[in-house]
Order: sequence, then C-alpha cells, then structure tokens
Amino acid sequence: MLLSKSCVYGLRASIYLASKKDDTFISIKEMSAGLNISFHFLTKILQQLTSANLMESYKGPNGGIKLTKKGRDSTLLDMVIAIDGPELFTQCALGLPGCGSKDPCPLHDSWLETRTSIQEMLERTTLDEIAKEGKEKQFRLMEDGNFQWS
Amino acid sequence: MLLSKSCVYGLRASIYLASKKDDTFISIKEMSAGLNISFHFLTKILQQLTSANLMESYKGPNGGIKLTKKGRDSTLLDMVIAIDGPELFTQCALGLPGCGSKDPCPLHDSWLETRTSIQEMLERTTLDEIAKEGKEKQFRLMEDGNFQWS
DNA sequence: TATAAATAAGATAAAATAGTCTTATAACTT
DNA sequence: AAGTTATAAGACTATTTTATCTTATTTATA
Repeated sequence: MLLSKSCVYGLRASIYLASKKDDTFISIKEMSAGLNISFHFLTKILQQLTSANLMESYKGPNGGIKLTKKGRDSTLLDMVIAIDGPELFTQCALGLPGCGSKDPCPLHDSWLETRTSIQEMLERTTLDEIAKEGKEKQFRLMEDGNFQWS
Repeated sequence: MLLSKSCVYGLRASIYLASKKDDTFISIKEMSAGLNISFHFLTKILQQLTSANLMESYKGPNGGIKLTKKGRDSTLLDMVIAIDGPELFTQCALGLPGCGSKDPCPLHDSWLETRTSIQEMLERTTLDEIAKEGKEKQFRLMEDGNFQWS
C-alpha cells in the first residue's frame, strides 16, 4: 500500500474541503458523514493537518475546519508528508539504510526515478487547482460515487 | 511505505539467492544471518514464495531453498505480488472502490500512469539479470554494505 | 536405527496501525 | 449565566503486521 489509510482519509478530506467555499468552516461531522469516514478518527487526522498549518479549526457552533491559504496553495504531497512523513520519498526501496549513489542496491537508480514520478504526481496540482478541475470534469470522491462539487 | 517489510525481506532473499549458484540449496539459516533477517520470519516469507513456485525447498542436511527455473526467469514484480498481492497495481490511489475511467477520482489518470511506472520498474529485469548486473556493478545488499555477490 | 540438520506449521507475543469512547475546552445562543 | 455545538485530547479497544517460540516432519549420515 502506497499511502496509509490515515493518509488516504486526509487526502479525501483535503479535496473535499478544497471543493467548498474558501471562507466557511466545515464541521468534521459533515465531512465524516459525507466521506463515510469514522468521525473521531478523521478528527485526529485533521489535527495533524491543522498543526502543520495546512488547515485551521474553529470551535463552537458554526465551527469546523477549513483549508488555510497555505493549504489551498499546497499540493497533495504536502498533505501526504504531513501525515505519513517523508520516508516514502527518501528511503531505499529495499529498506537498506546505507544505500546511496556510491553504494547502490540493485534497485537504486530505478527507484530514484520512480519515486520522483510519484512525488511529481502528488505535487503536480495544488488543491485549488484540483478543486477547479473537479468542478469541470465532475470527478467523484465518495465510495458510492455521489460526491457533489459545490 | 510502498512495500511491506515482509515483501522487502522477500526481495532481498530473492536477490541473494539469484546471486548464488543455480543448483545448490541455500539454508535459511545462512540467508537470515547473511541478510540480518529474523530466521523464523524469513522462513514464513520464503514459504509464500515456494508455494508460488518461485522457489523450492528441500528438508534435511544440506537442504535449504533455491530459486526455481520459473523464479530465476521471474522479475521482482512476481515476488512482490506473491507476497503483498496485486492490490498496489489495481487499486485507486484514494482507495475508492468505484473509481475507474468512467467515474474517475481526481488522481485517477495520474495514478494509473505512476503505478504503471512502478510496475515497469519492478518487471524491467529478471532475477538472473539482476544477479548478472550485480556482479558487474558490485551492488550491495546487506545493511552493513558487506554483501558479496558470489 | 539413532542422531543431527534442515524446513513446515502452529501458537504466542509484541508493535504498529486503525478505530472508538469519554471527558475537557472553547465559542456561540438564548 | 446556562445550555448547546463544536473541536481537542486522552484513554481504551481492535486489527493487522511483524516477530518469536515450540513442536512436527523430512532427509542425510554415522
């Protein structure tokens, strides 16, 4: 599995938020219902993203979570690193600590190339751009295919 | 993490075996010491690979494990699928079951491309070829960098 | 035939990840 | 000020992955 479940949930939530109006807080309850993710579990993941300043939260009635300016201008790569850490993009494919260009494992060069392409995929578009494209192309986000870009 | 720890161990063992003479069984004890992997854990992983006919085992003194013909002609992709299953190469990056070309998630096309490049990386060379290249280029395989292609 | 050397298999334990539940805290509403 | 609505935080549980330990079973050899 490329990304942890926490990370996948975090990405779904990020895209969900990006599809919403910039300036309103969306409650975690709404998100967890809309994305069919456990409320408390999602809460924790969002806390990681808020503490990375990619989202901000507000307590009380009409409170919730929204993307910060930084978050909207960020890419999925930033979200992934905030949740799963940077290891995927730094480590040897065979997990060999000393692997490097001067002492390469059999996969070293190929993996460097491949993991760069993963990284590029994740940083190709900002969340704002993903949201814009989503509205045009009517992407789906939910498991039942019913997500509305609104 | 792209590959599970079991899978990484399995790949290391596969490459280790590929670097050895075709026709002799190598004991798991030797491998686990040489690769610094827990003996019993490695045993179970190798059982998965033998039951996929990528390796064969022999009990008793001078027994051990060796690659089958099929195994030598296989690629790391076959080893990966035998251990981690095919999910990495079939699933949506956001884990959305209904995601497909007609109902794509925001990452669908990019991920299809990227995961294909992962797959191509893993099936570029057979184990025999990796071993050959390893001897020429003196790749390393152990954590301490001391692996000998012999 | 007995012993030793090896894998096979099953039980158990430990650690990491995923998920739930409860209580605290903040902010709005009346 | 009291009640309500929301996130924050911590404890707890469940599941999966990783790792270990013990007991078979197979095979060679003395």
